Amino acid sequence: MTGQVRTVDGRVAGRRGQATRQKLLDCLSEMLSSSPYRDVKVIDVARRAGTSPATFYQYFPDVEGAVLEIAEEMAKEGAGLTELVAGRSWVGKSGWQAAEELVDGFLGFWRKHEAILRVVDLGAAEGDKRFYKIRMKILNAVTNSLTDSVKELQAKGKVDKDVSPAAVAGSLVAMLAAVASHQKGFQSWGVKQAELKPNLALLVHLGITGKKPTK
Amino acid sequence: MTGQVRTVDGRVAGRRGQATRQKLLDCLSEMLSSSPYRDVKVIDVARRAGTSPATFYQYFPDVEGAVLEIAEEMAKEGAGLTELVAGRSWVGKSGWQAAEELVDGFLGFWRKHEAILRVVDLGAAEGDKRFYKIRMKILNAVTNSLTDSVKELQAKGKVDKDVSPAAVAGSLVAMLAAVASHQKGFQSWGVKQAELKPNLALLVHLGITGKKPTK
DNA sequence: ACTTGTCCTGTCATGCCGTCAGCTTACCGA
DNA sequence: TCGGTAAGCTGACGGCATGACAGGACAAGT
Repeated sequence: MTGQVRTVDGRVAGRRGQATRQKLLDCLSEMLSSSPYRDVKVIDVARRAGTSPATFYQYFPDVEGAVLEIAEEMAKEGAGLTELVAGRSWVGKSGWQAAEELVDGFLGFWRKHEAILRVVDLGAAEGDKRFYKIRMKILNAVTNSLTDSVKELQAKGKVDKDVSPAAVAGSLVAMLAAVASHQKGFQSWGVKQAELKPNLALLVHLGITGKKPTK
Repeated sequence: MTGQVRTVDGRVAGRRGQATRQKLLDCLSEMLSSSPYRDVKVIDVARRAGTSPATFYQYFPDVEGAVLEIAEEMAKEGAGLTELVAGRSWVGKSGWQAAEELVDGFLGFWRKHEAILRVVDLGAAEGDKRFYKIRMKILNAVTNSLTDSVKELQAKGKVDKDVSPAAVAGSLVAMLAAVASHQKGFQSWGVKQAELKPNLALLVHLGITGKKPTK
């Protein structure tokens, strides 16, 4: 499928090569967590990995290229987010549970990959299709399932016909992503972590079903 | 209030100085719209403004510093967003209208300042307090008003007691900001611009009042 | 014309970028 | 055991952005 891992100049990477390559990616990840994206320099990553800048350029065209690798890896993991929504019932108590678990799982994932997702978000917002695609891959995992849920409720007449399932699902997912990115921001509104989640779940439930949850 | 405009080395800027300073800010704004934040260089901004890098450093410590100036300016304008919510009724048809106008006004503002808001969002997400404060200033304009609206409805018994007004208001505003930042993204879900707004308004209305709107 | 303070830029040391040639290391077949 | 071959790494280099400074250009008042 992916073929072998290759260096920029076309060589196939062996065991040792893949190891240093991975080490560079790991160090880049750490740097992204600790310093502003704009200030992450190739030389710093290389130094931290105990190697030289030239080695970095052997495996990646530039910092952005390496970031895309990390993001791609994360996106694979993100595919698992589908399970948070797929096949769930949005009726009655199980509906509330579905909303709660979706919020919890989503926020957890976003928090875990905070640093890299910041960069992906930026790239996507700037119109870079490569970042945009990765972002979509992750969000699709949830949005598509949610869209189906809304369509289903619509078919049963439980949700108004003039609601656009995709628009609602997409907006709710965007909300979750945004809140996750700025969780610290809510503390200054006087909102604590603990009370944030149930309120998000409430909004999700309201959005999907149009009704208040029965807890 | 703000005192006079000063250069980095403490001189007060005169008429001509302020003009070039402003020109640098304008050119920086344009650059932010056309190229990735990471690639915006002082030398490019200076060239575009028909001046030299040294001049840039006379007025700003670095690119980030100049970006903060632009953002601050925008934040002032953002204070006007309060009017989109303040003193609105969320009952009956006027409630639906309030939601629609809020969505419309908010998306318009975000779209107008797209480029700079991307950077502010990034800075805030990275934990930079200066960007964070600016972002808060803008969002507060809307969130505080919305929070009050929810509290009011709560006092009248129209909204459940266990809802956290601030959490709900903040989340909804975060949703609006996120959707605005990634409007293009929705097209790939097959969601058109036109249908996005009413669905957002629906979500806002549901979130604030807990009920479907009467149109 | 002269002074004063603002305004701009040439220049320079420093540091990162991105590339290349060349050296070292690992693997493998004879 | 011994080359042979390809992978792996780095020193070094030209190029460019950074950021600081000193000094020249300019406008305004006297």
